Amino acid sequence: MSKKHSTSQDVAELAGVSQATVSRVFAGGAIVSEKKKKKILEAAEALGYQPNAHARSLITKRTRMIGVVMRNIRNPFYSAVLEIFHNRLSALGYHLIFINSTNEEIQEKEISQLLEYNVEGVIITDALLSSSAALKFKRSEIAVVLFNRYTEQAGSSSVFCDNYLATKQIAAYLVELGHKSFAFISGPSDTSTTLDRLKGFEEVLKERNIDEFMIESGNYTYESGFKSAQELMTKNKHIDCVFCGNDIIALGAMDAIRVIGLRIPEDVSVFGFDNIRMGAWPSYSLTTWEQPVEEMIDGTIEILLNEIKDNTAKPKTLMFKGHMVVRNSVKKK
Amino acid sequence: MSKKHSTSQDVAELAGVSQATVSRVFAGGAIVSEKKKKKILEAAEALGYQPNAHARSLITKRTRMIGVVMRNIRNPFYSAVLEIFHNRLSALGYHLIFINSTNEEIQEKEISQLLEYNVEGVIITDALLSSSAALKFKRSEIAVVLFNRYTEQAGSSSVFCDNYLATKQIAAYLVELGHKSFAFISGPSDTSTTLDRLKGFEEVLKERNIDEFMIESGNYTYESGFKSAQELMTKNKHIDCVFCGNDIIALGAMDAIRVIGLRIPEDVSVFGFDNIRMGAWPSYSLTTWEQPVEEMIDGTIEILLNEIKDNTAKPKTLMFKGHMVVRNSVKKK
DNA sequence: TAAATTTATGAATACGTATTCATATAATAT
DNA sequence: ATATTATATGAATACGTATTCATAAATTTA
Repeated sequence: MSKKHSTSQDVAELAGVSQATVSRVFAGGAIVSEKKKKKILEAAEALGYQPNAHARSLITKRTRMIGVVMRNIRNPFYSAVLEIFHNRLSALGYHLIFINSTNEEIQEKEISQLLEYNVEGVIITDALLSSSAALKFKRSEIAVVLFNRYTEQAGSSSVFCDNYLATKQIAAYLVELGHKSFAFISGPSDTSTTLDRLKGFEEVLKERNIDEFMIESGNYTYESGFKSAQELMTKNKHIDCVFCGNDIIALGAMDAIRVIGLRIPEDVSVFGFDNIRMGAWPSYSLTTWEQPVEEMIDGTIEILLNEIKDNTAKPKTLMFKGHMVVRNSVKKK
Repeated sequence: MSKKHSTSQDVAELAGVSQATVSRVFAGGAIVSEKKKKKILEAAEALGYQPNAHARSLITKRTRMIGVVMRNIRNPFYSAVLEIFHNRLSALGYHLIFINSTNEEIQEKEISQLLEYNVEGVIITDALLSSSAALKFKRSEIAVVLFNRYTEQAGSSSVFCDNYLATKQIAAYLVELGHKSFAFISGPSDTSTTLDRLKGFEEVLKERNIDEFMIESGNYTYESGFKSAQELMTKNKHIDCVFCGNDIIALGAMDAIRVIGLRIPEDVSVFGFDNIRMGAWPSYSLTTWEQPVEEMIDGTIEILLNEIKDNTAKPKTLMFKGHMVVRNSVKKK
């Protein structure tokens, strides 16, 4: 029977070499004679040796760990995001510490966890970083990128879609199709995402002199979308177009509208945001705005890796445009 | 400006005590005078000190890390599972290393990652462990629990639903409602889950002398369910009942069936498995079998923690029953 | 008051690795 | 044949913490 964990020392003894030589084989990049190398690998195999990443990181100062802080993993948009982040980072030799945050702002406790484990970088999706939190990461020289959010303070990098521009285009499109009475079912009313989307939309409506505009805010879930739509539509029977803060809200809204007995898009048009796969399902066929997830993720990783390599790098902001995906939830002229 | 990471030594110097005393404060459970404790905490605060988890784990042999290997994170069932696992384990002071496996069997590389980081335990959802892989974990005394899968070899613990019994009840229910021509849209035909569900279903049909039974296997995704249903229904116009390997398949199947122009449940009944939230959405109102996720997760964690505490613990098997959730996708008498 | 115990602390060490430094051998150039 | 360089290896050390051991001070007991 072998010990719980064999160490490089154990391997060294079995192979008849020094611990240093074993380390050289596993750390790579050093010269070891073929003969000893073979012996060492055999010994390692026999003992089931695996280098200890913690001991290694103590020396190298590299943990090869990245923290992923995510809210709302139940939202298919973020499940997909997590999957893609994992696949990309894993291929690059990084490991993911997953943290499911429940708050709009990342918490002290979560930060501590990431600092203790000395992650090299942190990706924060759909949540904010207080300036004190940002400072903590900065002080520990941990790279941080916000995904799908941005901060005014410009302290940290962020990658997101230009929500303002997108919603302006969306609103213009919907107005031109002849809709008269609008509703916006949003996420939490204190998030930048929500505010930007609202701002762009509202501006266009004003420009076009449309003042029938109801707003109902909740959170980014199906249930919230369902409930909001139910309330809106029963109280305001004339609404003919509902713009939703994201796709999952839109699906909830569509179901609520149909339950009431209204048809989509004949009676009411529904527009989403994100372009999650479910929107393409024939039961919904949701017209929406696509966020170019893959490109956004690639951009996030590029910024993150760059900041890890060079901790003097200036915070970067990467803004994507996205584009409209027309299906059948919006009434055509 | 402070150094990249302050150490307990830095804190000790600033507070005018020894490193050992600092460690005693942060490790807890040791006696330190209130006066020095206060000084140390102040110094730590000033320096932004965080204990280094890697150095700590080197001494204590405890990493407080748990590996979660998951396939199919895009399946809402598993998104929910991940969220719950995270919330429970996080509350217990554990951190999650997330691994998105793409294979039916957990891979060498993934095992190495977990061994290198010295995780205390591993939860494997929806994937298998070869006996050689199981051996590796055993050798390193890493606790392993399979979630929603089991192994015949009885080498490792597992938690799952009694698929055989469940599908027997499901089949009996469907037959009694008068269905005559059945189809089973399954996941990969080489997984225990699929085989058990098929076995239970098939047995009952034989008992009741029903021989109209088509089988189409794919994988556990919406797209696969859609495609399978499309093929089945266009080729076999008489099928009046489709049992699906899981809910997400069922949703795909329902959409395909409706696209063809058939009504659910009037023309075709559809039955799912898992009881994901989406099944309750009015567009689907899927009749299904509920896996008691929360209890399964609690059971998994209990077994895991117990094996972590006592590595001589015998592998345990926890089998749940689950229950039928009747909605409107199955034709009533 | 002396002896015994408790409380509080620092010095020293171990955890498992990577890496520097020193050294010895082999290969090449002069 | 000698000087130089390249190759190969081990000894020693550092990373940042927890913990044992020793010891001094404070407290309790006899």
